[in-house]
Amino acid sequence: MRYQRPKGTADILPGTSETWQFVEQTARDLFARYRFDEIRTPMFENFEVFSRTSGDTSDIVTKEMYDFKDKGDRHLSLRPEGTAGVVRAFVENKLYGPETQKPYKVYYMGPMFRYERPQSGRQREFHQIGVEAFGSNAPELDVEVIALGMNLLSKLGLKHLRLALNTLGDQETRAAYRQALIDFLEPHFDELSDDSKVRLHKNPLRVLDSKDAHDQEIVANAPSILDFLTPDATTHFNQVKASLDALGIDYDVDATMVRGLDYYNHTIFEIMADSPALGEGYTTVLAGGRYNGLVEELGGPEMPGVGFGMGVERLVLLMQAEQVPVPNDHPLDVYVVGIGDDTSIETLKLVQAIRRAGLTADRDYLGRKPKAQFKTANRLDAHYTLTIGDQELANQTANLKAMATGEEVSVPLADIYQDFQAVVAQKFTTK
RNA sequence: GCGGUAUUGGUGAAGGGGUUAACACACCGGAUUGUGGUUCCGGCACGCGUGGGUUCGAUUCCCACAUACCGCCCCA
Repeated sequence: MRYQRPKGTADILPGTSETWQFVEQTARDLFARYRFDEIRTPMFENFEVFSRTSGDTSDIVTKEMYDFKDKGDRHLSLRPEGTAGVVRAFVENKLYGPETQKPYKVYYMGPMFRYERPQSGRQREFHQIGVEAFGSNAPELDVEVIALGMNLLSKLGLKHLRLALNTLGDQETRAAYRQALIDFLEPHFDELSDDSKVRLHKNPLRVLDSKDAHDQEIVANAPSILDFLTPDATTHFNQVKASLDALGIDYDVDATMVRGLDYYNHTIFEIMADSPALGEGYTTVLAGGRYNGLVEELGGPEMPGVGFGMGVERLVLLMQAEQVPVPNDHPLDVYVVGIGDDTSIETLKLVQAIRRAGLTADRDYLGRKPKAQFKTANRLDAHYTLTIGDQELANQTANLKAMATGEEVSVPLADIYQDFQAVVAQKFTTK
């Protein structure tokens, strides 16, 4: 094995790529219905685009960035997530201007990169499909984004979904809560896990998320952020909940839920799926929230935003685990069997004629015997075979056979070249 | 970045310091001349992840590295 793919990357081969195409197509169709348009931004950006937006102390920035200096000594980074690049593009192209309709709604899909230890559903190069909507503070827009996420996952055949909802409030809320949390946790400092000791002052919210059993016991009695919401934040959150109720979307409020990226505020949510494919318990497959202030952070005007990102690898694993059927878009209509060395050119012309007629066609290129070619046609589940040998070549005919019934008829080549579909319709009225 | 487990052909895998590395599936070929299933016959590991070491001799023992999977961290 001379070369192998870089650690944490994957080859998506035929057999699986159909699932990816199905996911992407389903997403595009659904996004169009919600009136989101596609935006394509670079796979790498200036390092600062991510470090400014994700938070200098976030794990993504401190240890997971694929950053490098290029030959012009520019400090670049492969995108670890989709939002920052979209916001940068939004600002750089002045899409906040009055000539664009608000909210400005876009979606993206593509590879993301994080330098971390690979596991199931976690790679160094992975893919996300996400949406962003800029320019409105309406809680109903948060809910539209959430509904879109739920809608997408259910269209893709996932069941056992759980929507977890929380709010981080506004600046004032966060500052007050942060202090309250520190005040609460400090008396327990010695009891905390080593990880949480570090987190306490760096990012106390993270302690809430600790997997350590003892940490969780302590945290169970911690104050809830919901008790520190400002009136505005409370109103926003209540309206989000009311709108979800109105749409009949179930959710669980999880006051301890936090985000890995620092730019979120107000509504945050995760859609989780329960499947052994991704280990024990629920795993997040789609997550997002509101990020008011991010546009300003990257040099734009004050302009709110809300969006989500979905992990395609995780999604595909879940779909495979739940055996979601993926439609086969290109069944084989006709396999052309050529017998003898002299038929190869005619065979080539025939497959081309059939393709021109709008059907799918294939043939043998290994000079194999008729029996082997029929075996192949059978295995490929061809609807018809079209057989031509020296005899037929001399007569300018070919034998068209319906594989399901075994019925075979002789057809003039001229008819095939003129209108293959008509030949099939005429000879096999039922099929 | 830390810890654990694993690494044999296209695939699933058995084996174990010593001539030809089971078995199954898949694939290819054949069973009288140009037709799909079944059956039968035959073929199919540059040699056991890579590089060192121990040994008369290693794929089998030891070390390092690589990769995968699991847990932690974190996250989609």
